[in-house]
Amino acid sequence: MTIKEIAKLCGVSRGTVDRVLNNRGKVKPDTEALILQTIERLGYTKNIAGRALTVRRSAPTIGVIHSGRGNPFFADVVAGIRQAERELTDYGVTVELRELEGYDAQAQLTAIDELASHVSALVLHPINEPDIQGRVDRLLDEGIPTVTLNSDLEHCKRVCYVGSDYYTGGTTAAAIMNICTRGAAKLSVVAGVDTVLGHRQRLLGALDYLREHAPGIQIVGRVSAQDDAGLAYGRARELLDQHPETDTVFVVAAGVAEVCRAVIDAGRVRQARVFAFDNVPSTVEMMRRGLVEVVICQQPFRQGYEAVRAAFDTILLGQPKGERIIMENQIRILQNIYEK
Amino acid sequence: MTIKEIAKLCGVSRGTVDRVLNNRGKVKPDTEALILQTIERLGYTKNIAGRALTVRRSAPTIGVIHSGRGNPFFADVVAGIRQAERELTDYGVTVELRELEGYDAQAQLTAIDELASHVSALVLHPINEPDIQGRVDRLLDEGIPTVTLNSDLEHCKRVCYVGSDYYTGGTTAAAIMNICTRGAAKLSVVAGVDTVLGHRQRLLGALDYLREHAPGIQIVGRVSAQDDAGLAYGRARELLDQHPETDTVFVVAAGVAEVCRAVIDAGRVRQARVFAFDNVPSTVEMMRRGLVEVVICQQPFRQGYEAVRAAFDTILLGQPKGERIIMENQIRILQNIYEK
DNA sequence: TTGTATGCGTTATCAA
DNA sequence: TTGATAACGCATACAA
Repeated sequence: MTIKEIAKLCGVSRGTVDRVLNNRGKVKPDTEALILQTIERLGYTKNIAGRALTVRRSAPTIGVIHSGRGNPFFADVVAGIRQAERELTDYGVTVELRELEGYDAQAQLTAIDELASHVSALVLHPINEPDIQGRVDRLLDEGIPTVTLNSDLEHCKRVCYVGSDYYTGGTTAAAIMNICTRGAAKLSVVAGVDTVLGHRQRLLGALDYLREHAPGIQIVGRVSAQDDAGLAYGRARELLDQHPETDTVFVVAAGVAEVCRAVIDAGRVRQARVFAFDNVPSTVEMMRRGLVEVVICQQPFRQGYEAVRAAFDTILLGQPKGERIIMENQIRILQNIYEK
Repeated sequence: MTIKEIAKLCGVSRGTVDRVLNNRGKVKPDTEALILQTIERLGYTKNIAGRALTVRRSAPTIGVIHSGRGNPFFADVVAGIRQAERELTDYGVTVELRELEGYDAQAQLTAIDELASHVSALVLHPINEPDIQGRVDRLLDEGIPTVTLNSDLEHCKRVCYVGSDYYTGGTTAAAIMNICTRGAAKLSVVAGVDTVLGHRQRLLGALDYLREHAPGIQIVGRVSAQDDAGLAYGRARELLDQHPETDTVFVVAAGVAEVCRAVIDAGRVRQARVFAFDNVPSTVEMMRRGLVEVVICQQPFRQGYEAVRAAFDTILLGQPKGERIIMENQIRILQNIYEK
C-alpha cells in the first residue's frame, strides 16, 4: 500500500492523501472521510524507505540532555549515543548533546529551552519534577516528542522510556548475594537517594527478595551515601565501625570503589564482600583486586543507543518501536566483562 | 557526497559513475580512473536512504538454513529471524527458511542449491566441512554473500559470523561454578560433540579456567552425551553411579533436563548441583525446581535477528557492520530470565 | 563508450 | 479545496 495506490482508489491526487495523512487541513470533509476509511480498510503505513529520503532532506537534529557529566556510567551512555549518531548520518541526522552536572531542575529547563528552538526530537535523562513534566507535554504540543533515558518521567506525554527495570535489578542483586553467600550473611546496606525512583526501587526489590527467599541473610546496618562518591568513603567507614559483624556490603548507587577502599582501610578485606551495580572502571578495578566478585549491569551503551534510535523512529514513523524499551539486568563477573 | 555530485565534478553523467561503482565495465579507462580517484578523495559511500528505495524494488529474498529443527534453542533463533523479517518488510525483504534436522552435510548442500537459484543473500548455520566451505565460496562468486550463524565456517569467504564466543562461555561457566561452590567441588563433566567446534571450545575454556584459578575443584568423572538429549539420561546415570562423590555436574551441550532427571532418580538432589548453558524451557523448569541455579546464555534471539540484519546490510551496502558480530555470554538466574 | 529518462515513496511547492 | 510537478539518491533501460 502506497500513497499513490490510495490516491488512485479514492480518485484523488497524492497531494490530497498527503494532506489527510499529515493533518494539514484544507480537505473537504467528504474526501477526508473517504480517504481515512480507505486507509483504515487497507491498513496503510508509511514506507520507511520513502520516508527516509525526505527526512534526510530536512536534516533533523536530535537533542540529548543528561545530568551525568563526569559520571563514568554516562560516558558509556554517550558512547552509545554517538554510535547511533554515526549510523544515522546517512539519514541526515545530527545529535546535539547537553551534558549537565547534578540534579538541578532549573538548569535542565534552560537546556530544554535552548534545544526546543531547533530540534526535531528530544532525548532526556529527566529530573522527575512537575516543571519538567509540564515542559515535556508542551514540547509535544509544539511537535517535539521526548524519549526519557535511564530514568522515567511520571505524569507526562513522553513517547517512550529507554532504561532498566530497577526493581528486578534489586531482586537479581539480592539473589546473587544469596547464592554467593550460601544464604548466610550479615549484611550492611549503603543506600542511594530516596527521591531517586530507581534507587528506591532497587532497594525495594532487594529487600523484598531477601525477606521472601533469604531468611539467613540478616541486615545489620544501613546508611545512605546519597549517590555521591565523595560521601561514600566516610559513610562506609562509620558503617563498618558500628557493625563490625558485617561480612557483606550492598551498594545501591555510586561510590562502589570508595566503599571498597573503606573496607580495605578498615582491615576487613577477607571478611567483607561487596555487591554493587554497574561495571564502571573504578569498580572493575576493585573486581580485579578481588573485593567485588559480581556486579549487576544495566547496559549503559545500549541505553544511549536505543534512546537515540527511538527518537529517530519517532521522527521517521510517528512513534517508536515500543512505549518502553527495557534493558535486561546483566550479571557480570570478571570473565564476561568485555572491554570495548 | 552523492553520485550526482561526483558526476558533476568529473564532468560525466550519473550513469557513467554508476557503471564504475558497480563494475559494469564499458567505461573508458581514463574516465574510470578519474572517477575512482575522485570517489577515493572525497570518501563517497552509497547513501542508505536512496539505496533502500531501489533495493525495495528488487524485493530481495534472504535464505536461511539451520540444522536445529525441533531444538528449542533454535526456536528462539527463528523468533529473532522473524522479528528482523518484520522490520524489513518496508524494504521489500522476504525470508525463506529451511529447517533441517541433524548434521547432514549432503542435506545442507541440497538446501543451499535450492535457495541459490533465487536468494540475494544466505544465512547459514553451517556444518564445518570442506564441501560446504567450497559451496559458500562459489555462492559469493555468483553474487550471493553468506552470513554464518551460531557456528562459524572455516577456510571460506563468508562475509560475517554472528554467534557467541564459546571459549569465553566456558571460562564464564567455570568461574560461576567456582563462585557458587566456594572453590571446592567434585566435578563431573557431561561433554558435547568433539567435532563441534563450539562444544570443544567451551570445554577448553572451562578446563583452562579451572586449572588456573580453581585448584579446589577436582574433576572426578567425564562422559559425552553427544549433544543428544536422548543419550544424556543414561550417560548421566552411569556417571553418578561410577563417581558417587560427585557434587557438581557441568553439562556442555544439550540434555540438561535429562541430566537433572538422572540426578533426581539417583536420589542426589541435595548433593549434586548442575551447571549448564542456554535457558531453554526444560532447563528453566529445572531452575524452578532448584536443580540448576545458574545458566550461561548466548542470546539466541539476537543471533537470529542480527544474522538477518547483517545479510540485509550486505545487500544494502555491500558489507555488514563488522566481520564478526559476537554475542556476550550472559549469566542468568531465575530472577533475570525474562519471559517473552 | 556515454548520456538521458524514468521510477521507487514521500513531501513541499506552486498552480488551478 | 485540489491537482500537478519537482525533489531526495540510486539504479536501469534505452537512446545516442
